[in-house]
Amino acid sequence: MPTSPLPAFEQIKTFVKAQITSGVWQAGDTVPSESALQQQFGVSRMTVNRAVKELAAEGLVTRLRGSGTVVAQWHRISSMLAVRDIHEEVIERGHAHTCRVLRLEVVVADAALVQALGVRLGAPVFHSVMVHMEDDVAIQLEDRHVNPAVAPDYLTVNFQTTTPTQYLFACAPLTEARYSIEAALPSPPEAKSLGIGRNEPCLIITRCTVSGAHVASQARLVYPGMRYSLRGNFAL
Amino acid sequence: MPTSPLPAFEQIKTFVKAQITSGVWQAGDTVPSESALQQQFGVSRMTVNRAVKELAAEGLVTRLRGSGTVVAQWHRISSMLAVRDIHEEVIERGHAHTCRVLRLEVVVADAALVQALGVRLGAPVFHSVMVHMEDDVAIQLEDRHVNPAVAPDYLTVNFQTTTPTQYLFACAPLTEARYSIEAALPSPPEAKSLGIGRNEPCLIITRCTVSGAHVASQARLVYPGMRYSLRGNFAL
DNA sequence: ATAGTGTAGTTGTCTATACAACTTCTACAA
DNA sequence: TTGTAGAAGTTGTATAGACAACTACACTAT
Repeated sequence: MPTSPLPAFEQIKTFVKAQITSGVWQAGDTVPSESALQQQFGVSRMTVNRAVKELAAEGLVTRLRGSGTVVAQWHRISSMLAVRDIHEEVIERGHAHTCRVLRLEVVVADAALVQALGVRLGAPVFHSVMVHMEDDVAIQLEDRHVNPAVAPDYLTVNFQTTTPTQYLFACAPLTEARYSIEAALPSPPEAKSLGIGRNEPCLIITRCTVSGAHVASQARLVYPGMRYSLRGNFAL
Repeated sequence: MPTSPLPAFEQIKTFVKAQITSGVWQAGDTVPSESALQQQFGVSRMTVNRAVKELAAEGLVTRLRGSGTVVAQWHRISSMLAVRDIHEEVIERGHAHTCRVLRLEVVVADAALVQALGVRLGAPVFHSVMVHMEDDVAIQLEDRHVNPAVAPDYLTVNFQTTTPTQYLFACAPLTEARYSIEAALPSPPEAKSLGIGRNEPCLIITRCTVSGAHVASQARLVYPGMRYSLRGNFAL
C-alpha cells in the first residue's frame, strides 16, 4: 500500500488553497496562526511553517512577523514568462530549426551602443543579424550586438550548429537580464528578411544580458505577429 | 551596529550563487552535498537543506534524491510577468485613472463564446467595452465577455469607481487564468476608440479567467504599441 | 488625554536527531 | 558474463524545542 498519499506539508497547503479558492477565506481575511494549524493537523510547527511559507512564496498569502498571515489582496494573475533559446523551442515543437546568417561583422560603437553595452565610443563591437526558420518558415529575426570583452571569438562561431544564446552561455555565466516586450512595425530590411509585409505588426523583444561587470550582449528579436504569440497560464 | 548581518541560510545561498555566477561551478557540475556544506559552514543540515532547496525552487540548481545536486543546465532567462489590474498600475505610476464605458449590454452566445465561456448556444452573455485613460490618454481598450452565472449583477456595476477585474475578483475567487500575448493591428472601431491610426500595431493580451467549474470571463485587452510595453528583469 | 511600558501572540530562524526513499557502486554468486 | 544483494551516500520529510524580532493591545503613570 502507498505509505504516504501526500506529505503532511502538502496536505496543509492543499487545505489552505481550498479555503481560498472556494471563497471561505477571502482576500484580506486572516489565516489561522501556525500554532492553530499545528493543533488542527496534529503536526509540528516546523511543518506548518514550511507549508505557509511556500504559499507566501507563491503569492497566495502575505505574512508579517508579529502580526499574522492574511490572504493576499489580489492573487497575481501572472506566470513565468520564459524567453528561451529559439533552437530549443523549435525542437521541442518537433520541427526542424535552421538559421540563415545575414551579417557577421565588426562595427564601431556609436552613442547608443556605448549606452547599452558600456563600451567606449568608437570601440569595436561584434554585430550579427540572422533569421531563424521553423520548417523553412521565418519565425524570428535576431539582431544582436556582442561585447568583445565577453566573447572574443564570436565571429568564428559556426551558427549552423550553435545559436548565439548557447555560445554566450558557454562564454560567460549570465548574472542578469532585462527585457521589454512591445508591438511595432518592422523596419523595411527586417520585413524583407522575414518575408512579410511592411505593415504587418511584429512582437519585438529587446533583451540585454549581463555577466558580472560586463554587459554581454543586446539583442533585438523580431517575431512576425501572425506567426508567433507568447502564452502562459496560472493555476490555483 | 547591525544586529543580524544575514541569516545563515542566506549566506549559504549567496555563496553558492557566487560560485555559479563567477564560473567556478559551471552548468552540469555537482554541488557539494548537504553534509559537506554543513561542515564547511558549521551549521545544521536543516539550514543547508533550506538554502539549497530554495535555490532549486529558483531554478539555479537541480536536485535528485539519492544522486545529488547539480548546477542547472540553462539558467532560465525568465521573469514573472504580471498582468495586473489596470487601475492599480496607473495609480502606482502616480497618474489619474479614468474610464469611459462604450458598451454595456447583453448579447446572445455565438459559437465562439460557447467555446470560450462554456455556455449554451443562444444563452445570454454580458458584454462590455471600455477605454481606460491614464491622464486623459487612452492606454487600454478592454473588450470583455462575462459569464452571467458567475457575476449576475455585472450590468449594474458603476465602472467609474470599480474596474471589471476588481468586481469579478469580489464575485468569485479566481482559480485559473490563461493568456496569450501577440502583436496585431486594431480593428477600425478599436483604433477609433483609442484615438490611434489604423496601421499602428498594438500589443493584444487575451485572457481567460476561470473560477472553479465556470469560466468567469474572457477579455481582449488592446494596448497601443507606442504607449505601452511589458518589462521584466531577471537577476542572479 | 497622552505618552510610555509591559505582556501576550505571531512569525523568522536555527538546532540536533531520526527515519524514509532513492541512486550508485561494489562485492559476490550463479 | 550476468544478475542479485548489500552497503554507502544523498536528498525528502518530520519532530520537539529554543530563542529572536516584531506587532498589537491593554495598562499605567504622568
